[in-house]
Amino acid sequence: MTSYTGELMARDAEATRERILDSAEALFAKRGFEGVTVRQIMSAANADVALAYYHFKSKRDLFDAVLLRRAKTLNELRLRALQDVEARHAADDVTVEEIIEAFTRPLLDILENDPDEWRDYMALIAQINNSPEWGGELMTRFFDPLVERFLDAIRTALPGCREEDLFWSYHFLSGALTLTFAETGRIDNLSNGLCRSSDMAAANARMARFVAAGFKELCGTGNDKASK
Amino acid sequence: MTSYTGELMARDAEATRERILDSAEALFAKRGFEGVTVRQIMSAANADVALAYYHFKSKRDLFDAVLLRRAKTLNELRLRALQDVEARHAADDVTVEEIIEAFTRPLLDILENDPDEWRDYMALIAQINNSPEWGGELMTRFFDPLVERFLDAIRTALPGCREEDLFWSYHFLSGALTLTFAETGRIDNLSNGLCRSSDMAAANARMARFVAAGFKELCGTGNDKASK
DNA sequence: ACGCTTATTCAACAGTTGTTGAAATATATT
DNA sequence: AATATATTTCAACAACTGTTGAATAAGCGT
Repeated sequence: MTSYTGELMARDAEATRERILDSAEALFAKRGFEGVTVRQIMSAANADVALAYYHFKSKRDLFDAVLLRRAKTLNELRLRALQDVEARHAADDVTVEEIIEAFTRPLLDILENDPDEWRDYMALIAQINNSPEWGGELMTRFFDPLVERFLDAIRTALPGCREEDLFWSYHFLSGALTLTFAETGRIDNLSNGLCRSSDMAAANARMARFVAAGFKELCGTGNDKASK
Repeated sequence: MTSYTGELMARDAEATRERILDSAEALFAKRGFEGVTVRQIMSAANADVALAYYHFKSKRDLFDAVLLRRAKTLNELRLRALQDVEARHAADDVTVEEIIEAFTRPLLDILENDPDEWRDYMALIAQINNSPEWGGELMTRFFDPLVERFLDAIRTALPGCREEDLFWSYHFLSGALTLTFAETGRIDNLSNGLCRSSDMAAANARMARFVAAGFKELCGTGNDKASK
């Protein structure tokens, strides 16, 4: 307090902002928005309480900032994956599996390769997606443009698909994907340790196949280029 | 306070207990465990704060009581549906669709036919399932026996299925099903009103088909009796 | 009418909540 | 070096948190 070497203190405002976001992300993911106090966040970030209100102007705005920080990266990653798939084929020759893979794999990959950085954020998204209070609005706000783009790709791959079937299929995909993010340990309990929530390689190997089969069953009209 | 006709006051202790559970269920479903105060619950139930601690001994125990109240009904309903299916066929002649339907339809049916009674509870389950703090333990505690039973039925229908594939398939089913319970309004936004979160008939018509296709894709070995 | 158990009310507790204003320090600009 | 601006600390606020003990009322077997 009185004298320090300077190592512990943050010299850079941007650095403390990020430190606050990190702590907030971890705590919000674990206990939800209301389950966490600003003091807990700031104590974990080794910073004064008032700094939360200086850098972000309220607890709610800090929450939004946490969500926003990584959403851009995620959307770019998925968009690129989708474009890569489309670049590899003629427009009407892309399979459903490939499109779904472009939608799910970037997320599961990032969790598999850099879990410490992304695990909390993904778990947070899972909770929000299933919350009646925020699920509708926040998910729409942060991820809608990409989802529209993704649905368009499916429409070309499954030309005769009815719109209702398409939206409900996406809904099921969304539920399966986000529960996988949540890493609740439920599958560990159920399988007596045979499967692990954190095993994103295992999820990756199965998610797209499972979901694509559902899409083709519901939306497939028989003229799907992928089903020979 | 001083004199009343007796109409408004609860004469029966069991009735107030239920009223507290009703209010708690609605509020927990909307804002989560930490997002609700005991005072809000008791005010909605038109009862004194201290009564919460008389009938249930803590906020946490009240939460558990809310979960437990309807879990039994749900498990019985689903078990009976599964037994009905098995009674209609020889043991090795049950299709995957029928089993999954026995698992999902009772829940969606109850939401379709008696939404006011069940909507909040289902939304609460959805949130718990996706919460890292509660998801693993609570879901296991309340629903595991039935899930084991259900997985056994699938094992007979898809004899060569690898255990890992089975558990992950169930995991995807669980995510799709609970997000549908959550009724977040997301699909309303995404589809511009074409689909509605509350339309359980629409969900019912698609859920089992979608999920069964995934199961067969992942777990099917070609000797599935259902796939001709 | 009596006492006994059950149910409900009232008032309070110690600690915590999100948030803010003013003071102190660090950094950048001149 | 002096000044202006951006960042950080400190102390406090009114309101609210889960929970409890004691007092009151109701229901009931005798």
